[in-house]
Amino acid sequence: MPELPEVETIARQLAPLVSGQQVRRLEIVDAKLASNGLKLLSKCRIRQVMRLGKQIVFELAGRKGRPLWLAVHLRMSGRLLWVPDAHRGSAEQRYVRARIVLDRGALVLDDPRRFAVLTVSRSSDDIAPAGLDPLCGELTSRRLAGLLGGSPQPLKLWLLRQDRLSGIGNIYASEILFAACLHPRRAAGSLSADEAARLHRAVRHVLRKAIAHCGTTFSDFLDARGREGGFGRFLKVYGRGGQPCLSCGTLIEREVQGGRSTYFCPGCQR
DNA sequence: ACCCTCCTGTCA
DNA sequence: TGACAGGAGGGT
Repeated sequence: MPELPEVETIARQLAPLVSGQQVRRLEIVDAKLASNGLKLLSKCRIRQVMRLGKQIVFELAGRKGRPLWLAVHLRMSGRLLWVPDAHRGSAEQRYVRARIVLDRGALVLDDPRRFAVLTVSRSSDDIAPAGLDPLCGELTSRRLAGLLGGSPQPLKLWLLRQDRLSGIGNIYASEILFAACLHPRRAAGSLSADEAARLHRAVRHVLRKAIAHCGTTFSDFLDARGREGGFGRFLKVYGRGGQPCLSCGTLIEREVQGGRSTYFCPGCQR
């Protein structure tokens, strides 16, 4: 479910809410999530909250000031809710898989499909994604062109690769390619410098705008406060198969690539 | 690039 | 009942 903008939204919301608080205890409801490392979290203090790829990452201070990292990957259906002590037990907590109890409330992992993953590590290298962050300063148009390299992969599948750019998922891959006027089946390595520049602009523009609107709630994304994202009304192609393109009127097509839906406008994207 | 798997829920 | 769902890892 959550892609870069949704994860960024949650991380930004949580940072001021939980920074400085100590981990009182951990309640692992779903045994699947248990791991040795989780014990290390007890009594650690949260220093910072950030996003790495599609993960929400907590930087903590352990005993003797040793840093410790907790990464939460929500995968398809996970939510990470901040529930202050004042109001526990709300409607959006039907599938609680874990609780990280802090001084003044709890971080609640709610996840019907149980795909979410918790990772604890002593080094940030273990949780850092291999790919470049699409919004970081290093990603210039030239750098993107270099990454696209001689890849024969279709653009849509290339954008989903987390070892190239980290954070783009199924909704934004389609939206970005529409914004760049590029066909999802174009070979990644076949782009001209001009087309790579268009893709670069689209990646940054779409993701930034989605963050500004707190992400997309297509069916069930909720942010850390349990609210929906506002980017849904700006979606141009995702989920709009059979409907007219907002820019040229051609009917939006749905196609399956790598087992997942791709939406695009055959009129605008070539 | 394809298929399946991990899970559970929702919708046609 | 079957298709599909925002992710990712495995194996052909």
